[in-house]
Amino acid sequence: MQLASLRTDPPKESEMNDVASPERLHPAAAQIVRRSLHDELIERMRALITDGSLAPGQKVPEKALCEQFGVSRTPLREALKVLAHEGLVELIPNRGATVARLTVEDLDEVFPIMGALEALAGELACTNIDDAALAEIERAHVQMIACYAAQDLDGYFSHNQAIHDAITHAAGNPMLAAMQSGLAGRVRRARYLANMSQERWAAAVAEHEEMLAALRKRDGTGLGRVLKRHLENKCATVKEALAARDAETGEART
Amino acid sequence: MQLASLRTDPPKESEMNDVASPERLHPAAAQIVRRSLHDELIERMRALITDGSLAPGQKVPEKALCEQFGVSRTPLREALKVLAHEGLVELIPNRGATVARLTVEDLDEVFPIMGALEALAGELACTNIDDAALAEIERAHVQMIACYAAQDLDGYFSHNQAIHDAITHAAGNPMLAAMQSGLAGRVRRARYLANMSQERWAAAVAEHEEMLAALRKRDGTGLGRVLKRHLENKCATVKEALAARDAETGEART
DNA sequence: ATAAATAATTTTGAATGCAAAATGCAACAG
DNA sequence: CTGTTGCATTTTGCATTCAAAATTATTTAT
Repeated sequence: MQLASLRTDPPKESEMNDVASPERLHPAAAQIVRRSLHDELIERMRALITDGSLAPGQKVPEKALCEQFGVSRTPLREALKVLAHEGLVELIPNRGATVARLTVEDLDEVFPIMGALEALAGELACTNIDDAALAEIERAHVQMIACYAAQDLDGYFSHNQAIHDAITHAAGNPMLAAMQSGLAGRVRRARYLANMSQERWAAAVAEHEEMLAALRKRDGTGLGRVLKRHLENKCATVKEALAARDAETGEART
Repeated sequence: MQLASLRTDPPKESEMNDVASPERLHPAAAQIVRRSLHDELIERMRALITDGSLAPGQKVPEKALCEQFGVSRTPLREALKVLAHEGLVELIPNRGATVARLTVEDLDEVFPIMGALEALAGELACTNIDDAALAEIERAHVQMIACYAAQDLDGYFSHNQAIHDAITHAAGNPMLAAMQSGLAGRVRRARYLANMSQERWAAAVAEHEEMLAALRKRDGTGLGRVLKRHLENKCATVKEALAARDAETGEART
Protein backbone atom coordinates (compact mmCIF):
# COMPACT_ATOMS: atom_id res chain seq x y z
CA MET A 1 0.00 0.00 0.00
CA GLN A 2 1.75 3.10 -1.12
CA LEU A 3 -0.17 6.12 -0.02
CA ALA A 4 2.53 8.62 0.53
CA SER A 5 3.20 11.54 -1.67
CA LEU A 6 6.90 10.65 -1.44
CA ARG A 7 7.98 13.59 -3.44
CA THR A 8 11.58 13.48 -4.43
CA ASP A 9 12.22 17.01 -5.58
CA PRO A 10 12.29 20.09 -3.42
CA PRO A 11 9.09 22.10 -3.79
CA LYS A 12 9.87 24.36 -6.71
CA GLU A 13 7.20 26.69 -8.00
CA SER A 14 7.47 25.08 -11.44
CA GLU A 15 5.35 22.09 -10.62
CA MET A 16 3.04 22.14 -13.60
CA ASN A 17 5.47 20.34 -15.88
CA ASP A 18 5.79 17.21 -13.86
CA VAL A 19 5.86 14.68 -16.65
CA ALA A 20 5.94 16.64 -19.85
CA SER A 21 8.77 18.63 -21.41
CA PRO A 22 11.87 17.40 -19.68
CA GLU A 23 14.12 19.70 -21.64
CA ARG A 24 13.44 23.13 -23.01
CA LEU A 25 16.66 24.01 -24.77
CA HIS A 26 19.61 21.95 -23.78
CA PRO A 27 19.13 18.57 -22.21
CA ALA A 28 21.11 20.02 -19.35
CA ALA A 29 18.22 22.29 -18.54
CA ALA A 30 16.18 19.34 -17.33
CA GLN A 31 15.02 19.42 -13.76
CA ILE A 32 17.50 17.85 -11.48
CA VAL A 33 15.81 14.84 -10.03
CA ARG A 34 17.35 13.88 -6.75
CA ARG A 35 16.06 10.66 -5.41
CA SER A 36 16.99 9.31 -2.08
CA LEU A 37 18.72 5.99 -2.09
CA HIS A 38 16.06 4.23 -0.10
CA ASP A 39 13.41 5.38 -2.53
CA GLU A 40 15.30 4.01 -5.47
CA LEU A 41 15.93 0.80 -3.59
CA ILE A 42 12.26 0.32 -2.78
CA GLU A 43 11.49 0.40 -6.46
CA ARG A 44 14.33 -1.87 -7.49
CA MET A 45 13.65 -4.48 -4.88
CA ARG A 46 9.95 -4.38 -5.55
CA ALA A 47 10.78 -5.11 -9.17
CA LEU A 48 13.07 -7.96 -8.17
CA ILE A 49 10.30 -9.50 -6.14
CA THR A 50 7.41 -9.06 -8.53
CA ASP A 51 9.37 -10.30 -11.53
CA GLY A 52 10.43 -13.36 -9.59
CA SER A 53 14.16 -12.72 -9.33
CA LEU A 54 13.65 -13.04 -5.62
CA ALA A 55 11.48 -16.08 -5.14
CA PRO A 56 8.73 -16.29 -2.50
CA GLY A 57 9.90 -17.82 0.72
CA GLN A 58 13.50 -17.07 -0.11
CA LYS A 59 15.65 -15.17 2.32
CA VAL A 60 16.53 -11.69 1.14
CA PRO A 61 20.31 -11.69 0.80
CA GLU A 62 21.09 -8.38 2.41
CA LYS A 63 24.80 -8.43 1.90
CA ALA A 64 24.67 -9.61 -1.69
CA LEU A 65 22.09 -7.00 -2.63
CA CYS A 66 24.16 -4.28 -1.03
CA GLU A 67 27.11 -5.27 -3.14
CA GLN A 68 25.03 -5.62 -6.27
CA PHE A 69 23.47 -2.18 -5.83
CA GLY A 70 26.66 -0.65 -4.55
CA VAL A 71 25.09 0.78 -1.42
CA SER A 72 25.49 0.24 2.27
CA ARG A 73 23.10 -1.68 4.42
CA THR A 74 21.38 1.34 5.95
CA PRO A 75 19.29 2.49 2.98
CA LEU A 76 18.64 -1.06 1.92
CA ARG A 77 17.27 -1.92 5.32
CA GLU A 78 15.10 1.19 5.26
CA ALA A 79 13.67 -0.03 1.97
CA LEU A 80 13.05 -3.46 3.46
CA LYS A 81 11.01 -1.92 6.25
CA VAL A 82 8.75 -0.25 3.73
CA LEU A 83 8.40 -3.37 1.61
CA ALA A 84 7.52 -5.29 4.74
CA HIS A 85 4.82 -2.74 5.43
CA GLU A 86 3.59 -3.24 1.88
CA GLY A 87 3.40 -6.95 2.50
CA LEU A 88 5.96 -7.99 -0.09
CA VAL A 89 8.50 -9.20 2.43
CA GLU A 90 8.27 -10.62 5.90
CA LEU A 91 10.54 -9.34 8.62
CA ILE A 92 11.43 -11.78 11.35
CA PRO A 93 13.28 -10.28 14.32
CA ASN A 94 16.93 -11.23 14.39
CA ARG A 95 16.41 -13.43 11.40
CA GLY A 96 16.16 -10.94 8.59
CA ALA A 97 13.78 -10.63 5.69
CA THR A 98 12.16 -13.25 3.50
CA VAL A 99 10.07 -12.73 0.40
CA ALA A 100 6.43 -13.14 1.41
CA ARG A 101 4.62 -16.26 0.33
CA LEU A 102 1.14 -15.93 -1.02
CA THR A 103 -1.33 -18.26 0.61
CA VAL A 104 -4.88 -19.04 -0.41
CA GLU A 105 -6.01 -17.18 2.69
CA ASP A 106 -4.13 -14.11 1.51
CA LEU A 107 -6.00 -14.25 -1.77
CA ASP A 108 -9.29 -14.49 0.10
CA GLU A 109 -8.37 -11.32 1.92
CA VAL A 110 -6.91 -9.36 -0.94
CA PHE A 111 -9.33 -10.03 -3.76
CA PRO A 112 -12.48 -8.75 -2.04
CA ILE A 113 -10.61 -5.56 -1.27
CA MET A 114 -9.42 -5.25 -4.84
CA GLY A 115 -12.98 -5.85 -5.94
CA ALA A 116 -14.30 -3.06 -3.76
CA LEU A 117 -11.62 -0.69 -4.96
CA GLU A 118 -12.13 -1.54 -8.61
CA ALA A 119 -15.86 -1.08 -8.20
CA LEU A 120 -15.21 2.34 -6.73
CA ALA A 121 -12.80 3.15 -9.52
CA GLY A 122 -15.45 2.14 -12.04
CA GLU A 123 -18.06 4.36 -10.46
CA LEU A 124 -15.74 7.32 -10.37
CA ALA A 125 -14.54 6.66 -13.89
CA CYS A 126 -18.10 6.79 -15.19
CA THR A 127 -18.58 10.28 -13.86
CA ASN A 128 -15.16 11.54 -14.91
CA ILE A 129 -14.09 9.82 -18.09
CA ASP A 130 -13.86 11.79 -21.31
CA ASP A 131 -14.43 10.54 -24.83
CA ALA A 132 -10.76 10.26 -25.68
CA ALA A 133 -10.08 8.01 -22.73
CA LEU A 134 -13.15 5.95 -23.50
CA ALA A 135 -12.01 5.55 -27.10
CA GLU A 136 -8.65 4.37 -25.81
CA ILE A 137 -10.35 1.73 -23.73
CA GLU A 138 -12.50 0.66 -26.67
CA ARG A 139 -9.33 0.20 -28.69
CA ALA A 140 -7.66 -1.90 -26.01
CA HIS A 141 -10.86 -3.89 -25.70
CA VAL A 142 -10.91 -4.72 -29.41
CA GLN A 143 -7.30 -5.82 -29.30
CA MET A 144 -7.97 -7.93 -26.24
CA ILE A 145 -10.88 -9.65 -27.97
CA ALA A 146 -8.59 -10.34 -30.91
CA CYS A 147 -6.10 -11.98 -28.57
CA TYR A 148 -8.90 -14.05 -27.13
CA ALA A 149 -9.91 -15.18 -30.61
CA ALA A 150 -6.29 -16.10 -31.31
CA GLN A 151 -6.00 -17.79 -27.91
CA ASP A 152 -3.03 -15.56 -27.15
CA LEU A 153 -3.03 -15.53 -23.35
CA ASP A 154 -0.07 -13.18 -22.90
CA GLY A 155 -1.54 -10.61 -25.25
CA TYR A 156 -4.90 -10.98 -23.56
CA PHE A 157 -3.41 -10.33 -20.12
CA SER A 158 -1.53 -7.32 -21.33
CA HIS A 159 -4.55 -5.59 -22.93
CA ASN A 160 -6.69 -6.64 -20.00
CA GLN A 161 -4.25 -4.92 -17.68
CA ALA A 162 -4.29 -1.83 -19.88
CA ILE A 163 -8.08 -1.61 -19.64
CA HIS A 164 -8.14 -1.89 -15.88
CA ASP A 165 -5.34 0.65 -15.59
CA ALA A 166 -7.25 3.04 -17.84
CA ILE A 167 -10.36 2.75 -15.69
CA THR A 168 -8.35 3.36 -12.56
CA HIS A 169 -6.70 6.34 -14.16
CA ALA A 170 -10.00 7.74 -15.36
CA ALA A 171 -11.27 7.61 -11.80
CA GLY A 172 -8.96 10.51 -11.05
CA ASN A 173 -8.11 9.47 -7.51
CA PRO A 174 -4.33 9.07 -7.14
CA MET A 175 -4.51 7.49 -3.74
CA LEU A 176 -7.02 4.94 -4.96
CA ALA A 177 -4.70 4.19 -7.87
CA ALA A 178 -1.75 3.77 -5.52
CA MET A 179 -3.65 1.37 -3.32
CA GLN A 180 -4.84 -0.65 -6.27
CA SER A 181 -1.35 -0.93 -7.66
CA GLY A 182 0.00 -1.93 -4.28
CA LEU A 183 -2.51 -4.73 -3.91
CA ALA A 184 -2.07 -5.81 -7.51
CA GLY A 185 1.66 -6.08 -6.89
CA ARG A 186 1.05 -8.50 -4.08
CA VAL A 187 -0.92 -10.94 -6.19
CA ARG A 188 0.73 -10.35 -9.55
CA ARG A 189 2.77 -13.53 -9.46
CA ALA A 190 -0.25 -15.64 -8.63
CA ARG A 191 -2.31 -14.12 -11.41
CA TYR A 192 0.08 -15.32 -14.04
CA LEU A 193 -0.01 -18.92 -12.99
CA ALA A 194 -3.74 -18.98 -13.55
CA ASN A 195 -4.36 -20.92 -16.73
CA MET A 196 -8.00 -20.23 -17.27
CA SER A 197 -10.40 -22.84 -18.53
CA GLN A 198 -12.15 -22.05 -21.78
CA GLU A 199 -15.40 -21.42 -19.93
CA ARG A 200 -13.82 -19.02 -17.50
CA TRP A 201 -12.04 -17.22 -20.26
CA ALA A 202 -15.25 -16.85 -22.21
CA ALA A 203 -17.02 -15.62 -19.09
CA ALA A 204 -14.28 -13.07 -18.48
CA VAL A 205 -14.62 -11.79 -22.02
CA ALA A 206 -18.37 -11.52 -21.58
CA GLU A 207 -17.85 -9.52 -18.39
CA HIS A 208 -15.57 -7.19 -20.28
CA GLU A 209 -18.31 -6.62 -22.83
CA GLU A 210 -20.64 -5.73 -19.98
CA MET A 211 -18.05 -3.39 -18.55
CA LEU A 212 -17.72 -1.53 -21.80
CA ALA A 213 -21.48 -1.29 -22.21
CA ALA A 214 -21.78 0.19 -18.73
CA LEU A 215 -18.94 2.61 -19.42
CA ARG A 216 -20.55 3.81 -22.64
CA LYS A 217 -23.75 4.46 -20.75
CA ARG A 218 -21.79 6.07 -17.94
CA ASP A 219 -23.61 3.68 -15.64
CA GLY A 220 -21.40 3.89 -12.58
CA THR A 221 -23.26 1.50 -10.32
CA GLY A 222 -23.58 -1.00 -13.12
CA LEU A 223 -19.89 -0.84 -13.95
CA GLY A 224 -19.05 -1.16 -10.29
CA ARG A 225 -21.19 -4.26 -10.00
CA VAL A 226 -19.62 -5.87 -13.06
CA LEU A 227 -16.11 -5.10 -11.90
CA LYS A 228 -16.76 -6.56 -8.51
CA ARG A 229 -18.14 -9.75 -10.01
CA HIS A 230 -15.23 -9.83 -12.46
CA LEU A 231 -12.77 -9.72 -9.59
CA GLU A 232 -14.64 -12.39 -7.69
CA ASN A 233 -14.34 -14.72 -10.64
CA LYS A 234 -10.70 -13.85 -11.08
CA CYS A 235 -10.16 -14.69 -7.45
CA ALA A 236 -11.77 -18.08 -7.84
CA THR A 237 -9.63 -18.83 -10.89
CA VAL A 238 -6.42 -17.81 -9.22
CA LYS A 239 -7.27 -19.71 -6.06
CA GLU A 240 -7.86 -22.89 -8.01
CA ALA A 241 -4.58 -22.54 -9.82
CA LEU A 242 -2.73 -21.80 -6.60
CA ALA A 243 -4.38 -24.66 -4.74
CA ALA A 244 -3.58 -27.06 -7.57
CA ARG A 245 0.02 -26.02 -7.56
CA ASP A 246 0.33 -26.16 -3.78
CA ALA A 247 -1.09 -29.65 -3.84
CA GLU A 248 1.34 -30.96 -6.43
CA THR A 249 4.48 -29.34 -5.04
CA GLY A 250 3.91 -30.36 -1.46
CA GLU A 251 2.34 -27.22 -0.02
CA ALA A 252 2.87 -23.52 -0.14
CA ARG A 253 5.36 -22.28 -2.65
CA THR A 254 4.11 -19.06 -4.15
CA MET B 1 5.43 15.68 26.45
CA GLN B 2 7.28 13.21 28.54
CA LEU B 3 8.11 9.99 26.81
CA ALA B 4 9.46 6.92 28.44
CA SER B 5 12.79 5.72 27.19
CA LEU B 6 12.57 2.57 25.14
CA ARG B 7 15.83 1.01 26.11
CA THR B 8 16.74 0.39 29.69
CA ASP B 9 20.38 1.30 29.17
CA PRO B 10 23.37 -0.59 27.83
CA PRO B 11 22.12 -3.94 26.64
CA LYS B 12 23.52 -6.27 29.25
CA GLU B 13 22.81 -9.96 29.29
CA SER B 14 20.57 -9.38 32.27
CA GLU B 15 17.97 -8.45 29.69
CA MET B 16 17.38 -12.03 28.85
CA ASN B 17 15.19 -12.78 31.83
CA ASP B 18 12.89 -9.84 31.53
CA VAL B 19 10.50 -11.70 29.30
CA ALA B 20 11.06 -15.14 30.81
CA SER B 21 8.68 -15.54 33.69
CA PRO B 22 5.20 -16.05 32.29
CA GLU B 23 4.24 -19.67 32.56
CA ARG B 24 6.28 -22.76 32.07
CA LEU B 25 3.84 -25.57 32.03
CA HIS B 26 0.10 -25.63 31.70
CA PRO B 27 -0.93 -22.56 29.75
CA ALA B 28 1.29 -23.93 27.00
CA ALA B 29 4.56 -22.38 26.04
CA ALA B 30 3.63 -18.77 25.60
CA GLN B 31 5.27 -17.15 22.62
CA ILE B 32 8.17 -14.96 23.55
CA VAL B 33 7.36 -11.62 22.08
CA ARG B 34 10.38 -9.74 20.87
CA ARG B 35 9.76 -6.46 19.15
CA SER B 36 12.28 -4.57 17.14
CA LEU B 37 12.91 -0.95 17.95
CA HIS B 38 11.72 0.38 14.64
CA ASP B 39 8.44 -1.42 15.09
CA GLU B 40 7.92 0.09 18.49
CA LEU B 41 8.90 3.49 17.14
CA ILE B 42 6.42 3.31 14.30
CA GLU B 43 3.66 2.85 16.83
CA ARG B 44 4.84 5.54 19.19
CA MET B 45 5.36 8.14 16.52
CA ARG B 46 2.05 7.32 14.91
CA ALA B 47 0.46 7.96 18.27
CA LEU B 48 2.31 11.25 18.64
CA ILE B 49 1.03 12.37 15.27
CA THR B 50 -2.56 11.24 15.57
CA ASP B 51 -3.01 12.62 19.06
CA GLY B 52 -1.62 15.95 17.94
CA SER B 53 1.59 16.04 19.94
CA LEU B 54 3.28 16.49 16.61
CA ALA B 55 1.27 19.08 14.76
CA PRO B 56 0.58 18.95 11.01
CA GLY B 57 3.07 20.87 8.97
CA GLN B 58 5.57 20.79 11.78
CA LYS B 59 9.04 19.49 11.18
CA VAL B 60 9.73 16.18 12.84
CA PRO B 61 12.51 16.88 15.34
CA GLU B 62 14.69 13.90 14.68
CA LYS B 63 17.33 14.61 17.26
CA ALA B 64 14.92 15.51 20.02
CA LEU B 65 12.81 12.41 19.45
CA CYS B 66 15.91 10.23 19.54
CA GLU B 67 16.82 11.65 22.91
CA GLN B 68 13.31 11.34 24.27
CA PHE B 69 12.96 7.76 23.13
CA GLY B 70 16.54 6.94 24.07
CA VAL B 71 17.39 5.44 20.71
CA SER B 72 19.74 6.28 17.91
CA ARG B 73 18.73 7.83 14.64
CA THR B 74 18.87 4.62 12.60
CA PRO B 75 15.72 2.91 13.89
CA LEU B 76 13.89 6.19 14.14
CA ARG B 77 14.62 7.00 10.53
CA GLU B 78 13.48 3.54 9.52
CA ALA B 79 10.20 4.23 11.26
CA LEU B 80 9.91 7.57 9.48
CA LYS B 81 10.22 5.87 6.12
CA VAL B 82 7.30 3.63 6.96
CA LEU B 83 5.19 6.48 8.28
CA ALA B 84 5.93 8.43 5.11
CA HIS B 85 4.72 5.48 3.15
CA GLU B 86 1.57 5.48 5.23
CA GLY B 87 1.03 9.11 4.43
CA LEU B 88 1.35 10.46 7.94
CA VAL B 89 4.66 12.12 7.24
CA GLU B 90 6.14 13.83 4.23
CA LEU B 91 9.77 13.22 3.42
CA ILE B 92 11.59 15.94 1.54
CA PRO B 93 15.07 15.04 0.36
CA ASN B 94 17.82 16.72 2.34
CA ARG B 95 15.21 18.57 4.31
CA GLY B 96 13.92 15.93 6.62
CA ALA B 97 10.43 14.92 7.61
CA THR B 98 7.35 17.01 8.31
CA VAL B 99 4.01 15.89 9.65
CA ALA B 100 1.64 15.67 6.70
CA ARG B 101 -1.01 18.32 6.32
CA LEU B 102 -4.49 17.26 5.44
CA THR B 103 -5.98 19.18 2.54
CA VAL B 104 -9.55 19.20 1.32
CA GLU B 105 -8.33 17.36 -1.76
CA ASP B 106 -6.90 14.64 0.45
CA LEU B 107 -10.29 14.22 2.08
CA ASP B 108 -11.90 13.93 -1.33
CA GLU B 109 -9.51 11.12 -2.13
CA VAL B 110 -9.60 9.30 1.18
CA PHE B 111 -13.27 9.31 2.07
CA PRO B 112 -14.56 7.57 -1.04
CA ILE B 113 -12.01 4.84 -0.43
CA MET B 114 -13.03 4.57 3.19
CA GLY B 115 -16.62 4.40 2.06
CA ALA B 116 -15.90 1.54 -0.31
CA LEU B 117 -13.97 -0.34 2.34
CA GLU B 118 -16.61 0.17 5.00
CA ALA B 119 -19.28 -0.99 2.59
CA LEU B 120 -17.25 -4.11 1.95
CA ALA B 121 -16.74 -4.61 5.66
CA GLY B 122 -20.48 -4.29 6.17
CA GLU B 123 -21.26 -6.88 3.52
CA LEU B 124 -18.76 -9.32 4.93
CA ALA B 125 -19.92 -8.65 8.47
CA CYS B 126 -23.48 -9.56 7.53
CA THR B 127 -22.43 -13.00 6.37
CA ASN B 128 -20.03 -13.62 9.25
CA ILE B 129 -21.32 -11.94 12.37
CA ASP B 130 -22.55 -14.05 15.26
CA ASP B 131 -25.25 -13.16 17.75
CA ALA B 132 -22.84 -12.24 20.50
CA ALA B 133 -21.05 -9.71 18.33
CA LEU B 134 -24.35 -8.32 17.12
CA ALA B 135 -25.55 -7.95 20.71
CA GLU B 136 -22.35 -6.06 21.47
CA ILE B 137 -23.06 -3.67 18.64
CA GLU B 138 -26.64 -3.23 19.80
CA ARG B 139 -25.33 -2.30 23.22
CA ALA B 140 -22.89 0.26 21.84
CA HIS B 141 -25.68 1.62 19.66
CA VAL B 142 -27.97 2.18 22.62
CA GLN B 143 -25.21 3.95 24.52
CA MET B 144 -24.45 6.08 21.51
CA ILE B 145 -28.08 7.10 21.20
CA ALA B 146 -28.04 8.03 24.87
CA CYS B 147 -25.01 10.25 24.25
CA TYR B 148 -26.87 11.85 21.36
CA ALA B 149 -29.84 12.53 23.60
CA ALA B 150 -27.53 14.08 26.17
CA GLN B 151 -25.71 16.01 23.42
CA ASP B 152 -22.46 14.44 24.60
CA LEU B 153 -20.32 14.66 21.49
CA ASP B 154 -17.23 12.95 22.91
CA GLY B 155 -19.22 10.01 24.16
CA TYR B 156 -21.05 9.84 20.87
CA PHE B 157 -17.81 9.71 18.91
CA SER B 158 -16.39 7.04 21.13
CA HIS B 159 -19.36 4.67 20.85
CA ASN B 160 -19.65 5.46 17.16
CA GLN B 161 -16.05 4.40 16.73
CA ALA B 162 -16.72 1.23 18.69
CA ILE B 163 -19.57 0.31 16.38
CA HIS B 164 -17.56 0.81 13.23
CA ASP B 165 -14.67 -1.12 14.72
CA ALA B 166 -16.99 -3.96 15.62
CA ILE B 167 -18.35 -4.15 12.08
CA THR B 168 -14.85 -4.16 10.67
CA HIS B 169 -13.85 -6.86 13.11
CA ALA B 170 -16.90 -8.94 12.30
CA ALA B 171 -15.94 -8.83 8.65
CA GLY B 172 -13.09 -11.18 9.52
CA ASN B 173 -10.61 -9.76 7.03
CA PRO B 174 -7.46 -8.61 8.84
CA MET B 175 -5.98 -6.90 5.83
CA LEU B 176 -9.17 -4.96 5.28
CA ALA B 177 -9.11 -3.96 8.93
CA ALA B 178 -5.51 -2.81 8.63
CA MET B 179 -6.24 -0.69 5.61
CA GLN B 180 -9.27 0.86 7.25
CA SER B 181 -7.32 1.72 10.34
CA GLY B 182 -4.52 3.18 8.26
CA LEU B 183 -6.87 5.46 6.38
CA ALA B 184 -8.78 6.36 9.53
CA GLY B 185 -5.51 7.38 11.12
CA ARG B 186 -4.85 9.81 8.34
CA VAL B 187 -8.11 11.67 8.80
CA ARG B 188 -8.59 11.21 12.52
CA ARG B 189 -7.54 14.72 13.43
CA ALA B 190 -9.87 16.25 10.90
CA ARG B 191 -12.80 14.20 12.10
CA TYR B 192 -12.62 15.66 15.55
CA LEU B 193 -12.75 19.23 14.43
CA ALA B 194 -16.07 18.53 12.77
CA ASN B 195 -18.71 20.12 14.92
CA MET B 196 -21.81 18.70 13.37
CA SER B 197 -24.94 20.70 12.93
CA GLN B 198 -28.01 19.39 14.67
CA GLU B 199 -29.48 18.26 11.35
CA ARG B 200 -26.36 16.37 10.37
CA TRP B 201 -26.13 14.77 13.75
CA ALA B 202 -29.76 13.67 13.57
CA ALA B 203 -29.17 12.32 10.07
CA ALA B 204 -26.13 10.40 11.24
CA VAL B 205 -28.14 8.85 14.05
CA ALA B 206 -30.85 7.90 11.59
CA GLU B 207 -28.24 6.25 9.38
CA HIS B 208 -27.03 4.28 12.35
CA GLU B 209 -30.57 3.05 12.93
CA GLU B 210 -30.66 1.89 9.33
CA MET B 211 -27.32 0.19 9.74
CA LEU B 212 -28.52 -1.77 12.69
CA ALA B 213 -31.70 -2.77 10.93
CA ALA B 214 -29.70 -4.05 7.99
CA LEU B 215 -27.35 -5.91 10.30
CA ARG B 216 -30.23 -7.60 12.10
CA LYS B 217 -31.62 -8.73 8.78
CA ARG B 218 -28.13 -9.77 7.66
CA ASP B 219 -28.76 -7.62 4.62
CA GLY B 220 -25.21 -7.19 3.35
CA THR B 221 -25.89 -5.06 0.30
CA GLY B 222 -28.23 -2.87 2.29
CA LEU B 223 -25.71 -2.36 5.05
CA GLY B 224 -23.01 -1.64 2.51
CA ARG B 225 -25.17 1.00 0.88
CA VAL B 226 -25.97 2.68 4.19
CA LEU B 227 -22.35 2.67 5.27
CA LYS B 228 -21.24 4.19 2.01
CA ARG B 229 -23.81 6.95 2.30
CA HIS B 230 -22.88 7.44 5.93
CA LEU B 231 -19.26 7.98 4.98
CA GLU B 232 -20.22 10.36 2.19
CA ASN B 233 -22.09 12.50 4.67
CA LYS B 234 -19.25 12.33 7.12
CA CYS B 235 -16.93 13.48 4.38
CA ALA B 236 -19.11 16.46 3.58
CA THR B 237 -19.25 17.43 7.26
CA VAL B 238 -15.53 17.15 7.76
CA LYS B 239 -14.79 19.03 4.57
CA GLU B 240 -16.98 21.90 5.64
CA ALA B 241 -15.30 22.09 9.00
CA LEU B 242 -11.85 21.91 7.45
CA ALA B 243 -12.67 24.49 4.80
CA ALA B 244 -14.08 26.85 7.43
CA ARG B 245 -11.01 26.52 9.52
CA ASP B 246 -8.63 26.94 6.60
CA ALA B 247 -10.46 30.08 5.60
CA GLU B 248 -10.25 31.66 9.01
CA THR B 249 -6.64 30.78 9.76
CA GLY B 250 -5.25 31.85 6.41
CA GLU B 251 -5.08 28.58 4.54
CA ALA B 252 -4.05 25.04 5.19
CA ARG B 253 -3.21 24.19 8.74
CA THR B 254 -4.47 20.74 9.50
C1' DA C 1 21.40 51.43 7.56
C1' DT C 2 20.29 47.30 4.00
C1' DA C 3 21.64 43.74 1.10
C1' DA C 4 24.98 40.52 -0.62
C1' DA C 5 28.58 37.45 0.46
C1' DT C 6 30.83 34.38 3.31
C1' DA C 7 31.76 31.68 7.28
C1' DA C 8 30.05 28.77 11.21
C1' DT C 9 26.69 25.57 12.76
C1' DT C 10 23.21 22.30 12.38
C1' DT C 11 20.87 18.78 10.00
C1' DT C 12 20.54 15.19 6.89
C1' DG C 13 21.75 10.91 4.21
C1' DA C 14 24.47 7.20 4.10
C1' DA C 15 28.68 4.25 5.52
C1' DT C 16 30.92 1.94 8.97
C1' DG C 17 31.60 -0.31 13.50
C1' DC C 18 30.25 -3.32 17.13
C1' DA C 19 27.84 -6.48 20.22
C1' DA C 20 24.05 -9.90 20.48
C1' DA C 21 21.80 -13.44 18.17
C1' DA C 22 21.57 -17.03 14.91
C1' DT C 23 23.71 -20.45 11.94
C1' DG C 24 26.90 -23.80 10.47
C1' DC C 25 30.25 -27.22 11.68
C1' DA C 26 33.09 -30.33 13.82
C1' DA C 27 34.08 -33.21 17.88
C1' DC C 28 32.26 -36.55 20.62
C1' DA C 29 29.07 -39.85 23.21
C1' DG C 30 25.74 -43.17 22.67
C1' DC D 1 26.33 -44.37 12.09
C1' DT D 2 22.88 -40.82 14.69
C1' DG D 3 22.27 -37.17 17.39
C1' DT D 4 23.82 -33.92 20.81
C1' DT D 5 27.19 -30.37 22.50
C1' DG D 6 30.55 -26.73 22.14
C1' DC D 7 32.90 -23.54 19.25
C1' DA D 8 33.74 -20.51 15.05
C1' DT D 9 31.52 -17.83 11.59
C1' DT D 10 28.00 -15.13 9.71
C1' DT D 11 24.08 -12.27 10.09
C1' DT D 12 21.34 -8.95 12.27
C1' DG D 13 19.99 -4.74 14.87
C1' DC D 14 21.41 -0.70 16.25
C1' DA D 15 24.89 3.03 17.49
C1' DT D 16 28.26 5.84 15.79
C1' DT D 17 30.79 8.35 12.42
C1' DC D 18 31.46 11.13 8.34
C1' DA D 19 30.62 13.99 4.35
C1' DA D 20 27.43 16.80 1.90
C1' DA D 21 23.71 19.86 2.08
C1' DA D 22 20.95 23.22 4.30
C1' DT D 23 20.36 26.74 7.73
C1' DT D 24 21.87 30.37 10.56
C1' DA D 25 25.06 33.87 11.93
C1' DT D 26 28.45 37.13 10.70
C1' DT D 27 30.97 40.09 7.95
C1' DT D 28 31.53 43.12 4.10
C1' DA D 29 30.14 46.27 0.53
C1' DT D 30 27.04 49.61 -1.07
